[in-house]
Amino acid sequence: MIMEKIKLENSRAQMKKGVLDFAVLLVVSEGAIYAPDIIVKLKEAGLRVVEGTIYPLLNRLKESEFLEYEWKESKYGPPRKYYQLTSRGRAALRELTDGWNELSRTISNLLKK
Amino acid sequence: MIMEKIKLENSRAQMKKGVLDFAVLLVVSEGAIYAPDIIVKLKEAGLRVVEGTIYPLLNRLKESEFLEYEWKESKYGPPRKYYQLTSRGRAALRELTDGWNELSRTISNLLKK
DNA sequence: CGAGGTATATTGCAATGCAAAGAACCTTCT
DNA sequence: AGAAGGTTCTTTGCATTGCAATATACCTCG
Repeated sequence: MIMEKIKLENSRAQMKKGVLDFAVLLVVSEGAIYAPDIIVKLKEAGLRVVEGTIYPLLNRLKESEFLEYEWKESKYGPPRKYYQLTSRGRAALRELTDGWNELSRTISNLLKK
Repeated sequence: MIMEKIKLENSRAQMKKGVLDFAVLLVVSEGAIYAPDIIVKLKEAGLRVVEGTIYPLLNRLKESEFLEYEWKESKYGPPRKYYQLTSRGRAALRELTDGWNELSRTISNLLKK
């Protein structure tokens, strides 16, 4: 039987994993932006995210019509997909903000004992 | 190609998922307790958790030596496993509390713009 | 053209929540 | 004793998703 031990770094990573959709929508809500800059912004905020995570996630967010993108040319390489929120995306961001606030309350409830 | 749309309820659930280890350790830190009561406490705090989630999680936490248990008889059914924190568990709880505080700061960083 | 940098995408794996089903133990009622 | 129903713990199979690694394509410069 498989019975993996829990690694603490994994648990902390799991916490971050849970808020990634939310964090990406927050970053994009500040203005049109392309993937490598999203990664930089998240890192500045304290979230380490890599390409293999962000591209599938952006595709899911686009498929869900929370994000849309426009190609823009670059002086430094191939064209970039600049993402921005759709109106559905803004609604989702409000929902997820509520979810975050609920979760904060939940943990506060458990911590204050 | 598989390209699932993101469901908002799932995203909110994902957030909660990320803190489950932490939440369970917090509940157990209040005193020896068995699984169905852990579920109740989490529900009171705002986290919906079911058996198929909690039992494997408790087993992982025990395997990781964060929790230990004693069998206790019950008047209402089969004996129960009462879990409590080990010293490793208390250390893990401090680590995860730090992780939670970091995550709160991260989201604050992103929200305040 | 070749080298090196930039941008996006894909594959395979690992972790884990959960629905559903099952197993084992207990009390109560008939 | 047997049946019914509740309680407790376990297991199986599936879906989701982060990530390392790899691939693909485009761009500029020499």
